[in-house]
Order: sequence, then structure tokens, then C-alpha cells
Amino acid sequence: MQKDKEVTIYDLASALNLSIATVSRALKNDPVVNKQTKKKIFDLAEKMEYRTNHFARNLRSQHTNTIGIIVHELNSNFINSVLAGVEKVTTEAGYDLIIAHSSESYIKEVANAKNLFEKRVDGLIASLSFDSKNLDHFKVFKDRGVPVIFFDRVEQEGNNTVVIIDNYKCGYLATQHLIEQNCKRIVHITSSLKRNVYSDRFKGYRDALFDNAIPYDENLLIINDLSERAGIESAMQILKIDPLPDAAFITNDFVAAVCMRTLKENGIRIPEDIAIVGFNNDAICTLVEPSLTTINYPGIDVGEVAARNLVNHLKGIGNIQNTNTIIIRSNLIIRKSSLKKEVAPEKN
Amino acid sequence: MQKDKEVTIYDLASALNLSIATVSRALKNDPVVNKQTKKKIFDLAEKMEYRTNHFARNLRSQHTNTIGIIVHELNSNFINSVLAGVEKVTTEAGYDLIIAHSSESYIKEVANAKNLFEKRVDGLIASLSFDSKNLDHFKVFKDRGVPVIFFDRVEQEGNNTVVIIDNYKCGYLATQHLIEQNCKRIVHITSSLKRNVYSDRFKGYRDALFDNAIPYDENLLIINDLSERAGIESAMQILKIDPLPDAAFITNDFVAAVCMRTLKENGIRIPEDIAIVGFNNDAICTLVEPSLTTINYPGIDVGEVAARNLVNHLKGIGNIQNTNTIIIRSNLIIRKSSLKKEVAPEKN
DNA sequence: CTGAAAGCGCTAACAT
DNA sequence: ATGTTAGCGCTTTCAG
Repeated sequence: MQKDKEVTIYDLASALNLSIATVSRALKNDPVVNKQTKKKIFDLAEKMEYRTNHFARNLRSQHTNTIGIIVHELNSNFINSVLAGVEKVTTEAGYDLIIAHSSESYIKEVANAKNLFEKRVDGLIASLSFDSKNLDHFKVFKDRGVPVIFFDRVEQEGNNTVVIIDNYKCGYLATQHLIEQNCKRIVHITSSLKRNVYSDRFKGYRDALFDNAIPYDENLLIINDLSERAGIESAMQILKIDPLPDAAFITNDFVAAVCMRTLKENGIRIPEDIAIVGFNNDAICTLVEPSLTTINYPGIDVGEVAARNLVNHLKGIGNIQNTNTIIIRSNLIIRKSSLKKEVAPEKN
Repeated sequence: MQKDKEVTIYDLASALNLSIATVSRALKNDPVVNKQTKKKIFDLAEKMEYRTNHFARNLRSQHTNTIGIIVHELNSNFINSVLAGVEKVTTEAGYDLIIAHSSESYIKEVANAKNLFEKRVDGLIASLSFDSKNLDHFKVFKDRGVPVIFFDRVEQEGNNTVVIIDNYKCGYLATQHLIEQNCKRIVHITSSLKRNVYSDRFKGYRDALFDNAIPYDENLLIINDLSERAGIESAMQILKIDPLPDAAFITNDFVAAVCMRTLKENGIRIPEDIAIVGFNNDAICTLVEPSLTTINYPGIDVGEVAARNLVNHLKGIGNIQNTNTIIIRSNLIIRKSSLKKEVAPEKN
């Protein structure tokens, strides 16, 4: 079939001998329009394959009913949960979602922000990329009154609204757990300490050590990215440490899994020789052997809360200006990879 | 700061004492505009924080420079590779991408198609959901001359352009490999045989058996979805088969990993008791133990090819009407989970 | 190389 | 309950 002419409200109006105003109202389900008229209009619209021209609508009404979300990666269990949470809320509230991801690149993050700004999203949800240097690219949104909510990787300075977990507590909990397993030389494998999530977890790690009178040894701190390569390299690095550490708290489940694999390939027994705790509670945790003790970071809740707050702000119910930080519940899930002492692990 | 007035080309024009036409041309980098004039305009635009109003532009120019993509899930390694491939090409070509996912629901897929149609994407890339009944929801696109390319889960009937791998060959290869390991009672765990990918793999499986004079036993065919639960259930089902099968060809790596875990928990040795072959070559393959033999399904290539063809069609270079089916290269990757006989496995 | 002017399809006063 | 009308900001002939 050929690309026929688009049908507009003018076509509907003239076909029904009505004004375009009535048609426009009917299509928006404005209660002021007569029910029968409305039905006639809907039926004809359907029959003529009318489709709303959102450009005309947005051009006129100056808002897009669209929310943007910037994430650092798509291929992450955690991010996917967040996305699911966000989507649930935004869909219910009648907003469209544009997903942009930066592949952990600051440059791309800036480009994404610019793009979403150009697209005139009504609101924005964002998590910073690995190497984001500053928040200047989000300034335009604030300048134009477009609300922004950050999650996970955030900057807490300034008066941004952020949705996070208590990373400090999680780092502390993980480390404390390892200490309770009689571990004394605990490696911490993490990523750039410039990012809140990693620095907070690190602080928790350090403080747990301190509180247990275990000296902090900077040789046991390994900083890398979150790639497979990083997991392998970190494991090799551990193997070189003498005497061998007896535990590792790793800031990401995938890296932990890779690391575990490499250690095992080199004859290290887990948890007997080295106990491991990961972070996030990805599906992978129960597929590797031994199953991976980790911190449960419920992305779906993070997404829902972030989206809910944004939507409410947009609808005028509540105002994120008043809200600075929202902390989502998180907890330690003990599995086999960290259990040196005999304790019944949690189910699953 | 307050939501100040948007600056438009009118503002730029009057500030520079030019006509809006010139400003409009300059902003599009039309070579007809004087270089100096252009520079002045660009500088002022930057200074005044001008941003293009895409709605006005699209409204006027009747195309959106946007491509839509409909996938069944986001939390899949394979889909993420496809997305990466698509994104690479569309970004280079200057198109925006709207990602919609159906959570394997036909209803949502129809809604997504409708939504992308309303959004007036210039082209569409799609993979069918688990239970998609028909392709009626894509008809509107064709009617309006919007090109559609399907990948992975497709309907080959009709004259759709599809990008796929040779699923039949892959099914055959996987099964043949297991047979070469002296396996004779090979379970096939798969999903709805209404979907091309699964039915083709199944046919390959059956024909490989036939060619090796192994009778096809329908009790060894297990059909389920691709969830964790499915993996567990399938494993339990295998355990009940008497005598125990000696191999399983599983249509998805994640399900294979879960299945393997469950089998191991029940004292089954892999590959000694049961050899396993998965499908996709997800990252998980080398993290589970033993490492998982699988079919390499290069999503990134699928994405790139699909996008390239769509973009070329859109730009008038090439025409997908002429192209019916594009087959992407795929291959078997042998790892430990299937090696009963002593053979050097491929690296990694 | 630049300008004038006519819409693209819709919404929201303001009328009736 | 319905109609009239003035734009929203831009692109694109057609004229200079």
C-alpha cells in the first residue's frame, strides 16, 4: 500500500460536520463533550486510522509527557531491575520513558543529557557514569525547571535529590561478616573511590576493620573497573600477596564471580582458603560454585521510589525540592562463598 | 533559577537582524548560508542557550529521524548485544533510538507497536514476544510505508525482511556434538515450538538424531519458558526419567546454568553423567562449573546488520523489499560441560 | 546569499 | 455542548 496522507482532526471534523475543537476535546476524552458525539468521533478515528500527531500536540502544549533516564550500562542485572521499577511507575502514570546509556563514558553521558534535554523530557532520572567529572550537564535541566532525580551513583553535594542505599553500612556489614568468619586479611576489590557508592563501601570496610582492631592494609585494596578483565587481574593480584589473604569483599557480583573462577583455577579453595562476599545479589550468585554471599541491592525498589517521587513532583503532589536523600533498604545475604564457620546458610 | 522563556529562531533572528529563514538554514548547516553569518548565528545560539524545538521541526518536516526497536526482554545478554549493535549503527547514521520491550507479552508488544507508530518512528526493528499470535500490529507500519525488519524471533511467512541465524543448523550441530561424545539419550529443553527459533533448533536436533540412527523419543523433549523456575523444573523432570538421559541440549544458557546447578545438587556429575550444551554464549558460560558448551549467537552482528539494512533503506541506498532473509554466522563453542571424551577444548 | 510567507496539526482561550 | 481563532517554532517554496 502507498504512504497515504495522514488523517488529521480536520478530516474527522469535516467528515462529521463538527469543529476541530470538539474533535480535539473528544480525543482527549474531555468530559465536556457529549457522549454520543464522542463515540462517533472515536469510531471514525478508528475507522480512518487516525493517529495523534504528538509533535503538534507537544509543540502546542509545551510538555512531552516523557521522562528520560540515563544509566551507565544496560547489561547489568541491577540496572535492569531499576529500569523495571521505573517503568512500572511511569507507565502507570501515563509517561513515556526514553532510556539512554553512557557505556560508562562521561562524554556519552553529557551527550545523552543534551539529547534528552533537546527532546524536552518533563523529568529526568540519572545515575552517573564511571568517570563523570561533574554535574554541569544537568544544570540546564534545573535552569529550565526540569526536575532531576539521581540514584545509585550520585553526588550528594549540592541540593540534588538522590535515591541510594546505605553503602557505608553495607560495606561495614559485609566486612563484619567476614571478620566473624575469623578472617583477618580481607582484600577489598572495588572501583573508583571518587564515586560515592565505592568510597562509602570502602569506608564501611575500613571502619569495620578498625572496630575489630584489624589494621587497615592498603596493599589489600584493589581498584579496577567492573569488567571481566578486572576480575581476572584482581584475582592474579591476590595470588601474589604474601601471605595469602583469607577473604575478599568485592563490590560487584560479576567481578566476584570472575575472580572466584580465576582463584579456583589456581587451586584456591573457596571459602576455605579465601572467603568471598560480592555486591548486588545478581542472578549469578546462585549459579556459581560456591554460591555467592552478597549484599542485596533491590534495584526495583530504587527505580520505583525514584520514579514515584519524580512523577509526584511533576503532578504537583509533593515536591522533590524538599527531599534530599532517600535511603532504600538493603541487607546481607549469606551463602556458601563466605562460610568458613559452620552456620546454616539462608535458603537460596 | 526560573523557567525562563525558550529562545527560538525568532529571537536569534531579531537579535542579529536577520530573517528566521536564514537562521533556520544556518542551524541546519545549509551550505548556502554565508560562513560568517553562520558563525555569528551559531555563536549567539550557544550564548543564548538556544535549543532546537524538535516538535516544530518534525511537525513541519514530517519525519522524526527516530528508529524504534521492540524486544522481548532487556535483561538478556543476547538482547543487550543486539541493542549495542543497533545503537552503533543508528547513532552513526544520526538516528535516535526508542527501545520498547514487551516482557514476553503479546499484549504489551501490541501496545508497544502502537506507541512507536504514534511516535512516528521512521523505521522499526523487532523481535517477537514469546506468545505473539500474529503480526497484525505491524501492518500499520507497512501501510504507511514505514519499513520493518525482524530479527531472532520472526515469522518467515509473508514477505518480511528478517535477520536470523541458521537455527536448524545450530540445533543439528549441538546434537551432533553430543552424539559424538557417545551420548544416545539426549534431552532437548526448549521453549514454545511455535516460535521459529525453537522449532528450527528442534528440527535440527531431531534430524541429527535421525541421521545417527538414534530414535527420537518424545519423552526427552521438555518445553518450558526461559525462567529460573523452568530450569529447576526441567532438571527435576530429567531426574525422573528412567534410565537417566546422558545429555541435554538446552536452548538458552541461563536455563542451562540453572538446570546444571539443580542436577549437581542432586548428585549428577556433569559431563560424566549428563553432558550439557546451551545456547547463546552468554558471559555466564565460563562462570559456571563446568564451563558451558554452547552455540555462539553473535547478537552484536545481528543488531548491526538489521540496523544497517534499515538505515540504508531509509536513506534510499538499497531497499529491504528485495531482501527476504539475512543469515548471520553462528557456531558451536565446545567447553567442558559436554566433553565426555578427552578432547582439548577450545580456549575460553 | 537572504527574506517573506504559508502552513505542519494541535490546544486552549474565548465566544456562543 | 460546540465553534472560532490565534498561535506553538520550524521548514520550505518562491522571490528577490
